[in-house]
Amino acid sequence: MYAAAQIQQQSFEQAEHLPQAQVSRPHLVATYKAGREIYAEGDLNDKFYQISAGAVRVYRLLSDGRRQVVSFHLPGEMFGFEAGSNHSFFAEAITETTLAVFGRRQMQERSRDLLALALTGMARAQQHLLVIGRQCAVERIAAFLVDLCERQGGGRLLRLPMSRQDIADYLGLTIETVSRVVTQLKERSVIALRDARTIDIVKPDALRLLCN
Amino acid sequence: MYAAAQIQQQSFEQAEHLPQAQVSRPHLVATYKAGREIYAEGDLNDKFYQISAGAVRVYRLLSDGRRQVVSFHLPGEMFGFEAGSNHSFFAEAITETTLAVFGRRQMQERSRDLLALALTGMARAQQHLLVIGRQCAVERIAAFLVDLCERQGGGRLLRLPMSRQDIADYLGLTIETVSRVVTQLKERSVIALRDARTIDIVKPDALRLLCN
DNA sequence: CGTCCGTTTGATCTTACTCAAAGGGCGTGG
DNA sequence: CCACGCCCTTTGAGTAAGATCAAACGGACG
Repeated sequence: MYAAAQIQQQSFEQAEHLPQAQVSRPHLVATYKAGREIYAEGDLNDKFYQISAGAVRVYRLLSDGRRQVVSFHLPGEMFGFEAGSNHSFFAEAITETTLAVFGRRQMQERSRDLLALALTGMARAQQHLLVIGRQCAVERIAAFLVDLCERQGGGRLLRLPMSRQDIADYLGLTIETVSRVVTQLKERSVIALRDARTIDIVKPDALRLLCN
Repeated sequence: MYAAAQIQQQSFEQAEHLPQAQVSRPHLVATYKAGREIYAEGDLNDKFYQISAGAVRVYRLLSDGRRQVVSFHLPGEMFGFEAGSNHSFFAEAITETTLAVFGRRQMQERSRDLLALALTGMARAQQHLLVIGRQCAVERIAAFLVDLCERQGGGRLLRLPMSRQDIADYLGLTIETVSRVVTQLKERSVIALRDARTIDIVKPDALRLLCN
């Protein structure tokens, strides 16, 4: 499923504080360097994960290399449960990431919680569908920023762990379009950039309006 | 949740044969005329449904009227379970539709099955995301036809219960683009139209290739 | 200091959208 | 039984949003 070189096993006690309650004792805690694969399409689907630190992208590829990022996951959030016995998606650490890994036993013990998690996963995917299917580039970026901001606690300063390419592949746009829209929002003073990955939300209400 | 005028209650025994095993005894069986609302955004989310006959669309609206159809449901399929205590979506009968309705008690009894259903719902939504986010119009239509065909049992003759507008709103296209692509597939002899709603899949392999 | 990688900006092109109008099937009413 | 109207679908012409291709910028790091 993953090369031993990719992870450092750590004792459970070293896990950092988690913003969201843990569902159960983790099987193990593992750390992945930026860009490392957590699982691949076809891998056995017998674990689920909660992020202690870092960020994760879950995506799928077309045969010609086009990529669709279906979700990003931030500290406290869970991911990795899918239908079927094998994964349909890839999961990678975006930045250096520490995960609590839960195994099959915990899945069975907590199927009730997993139901809630699966339902919110479905809701997220369906909300995402509306954004990608029916909103223009500015609306997509605005919705993305608002969503990320809320998931980071709602402050004005937004730290993006992912690249422009990741954002583009999440929103069904190109990297150039993402960049141009961000520039446009900056010129309209809706946001300000400290650097490319750090966004200051100057007018939160204006941004929310842009989501439609 | 729905007006009494919209449904005819029927005894359980009148339910037609279901292509897929029922999860439990239904609370009641109801019939909806074409276009009738099954539930609306904001309605209490305390039931789930299995289709005995007909077809259902589940969708969401933006404030300016843009619509995203999130899923279509065919006989044997289940729908209606969502995260949260209230619906985020609308569900409507596309054609005259008969549903088995399950209540809160059955939901609790069968939370294990609901987990599987929620997971496949999430998988479907995420697959849909790839199609809408990263595929061109022809690929979207091809994927739609292949998916629908497989869900109808895989025969060559495909009956579309939904309008071109429904398909457009499902695939994130306009009605004109859907019509043009269908015409193009017809001209390439990949499909043939008996009438606008009845498609003969002449070259299933070619159609599958177009999905990428 | 120079290279590398991610990001931004510019010019042009293409796909799908918009606006418009013409079929075509079906039900209703004369 | 036919005519009319309605709704869904198709087709056409022009447009616009975002993609593509290309190059410059800028910060990090060796």
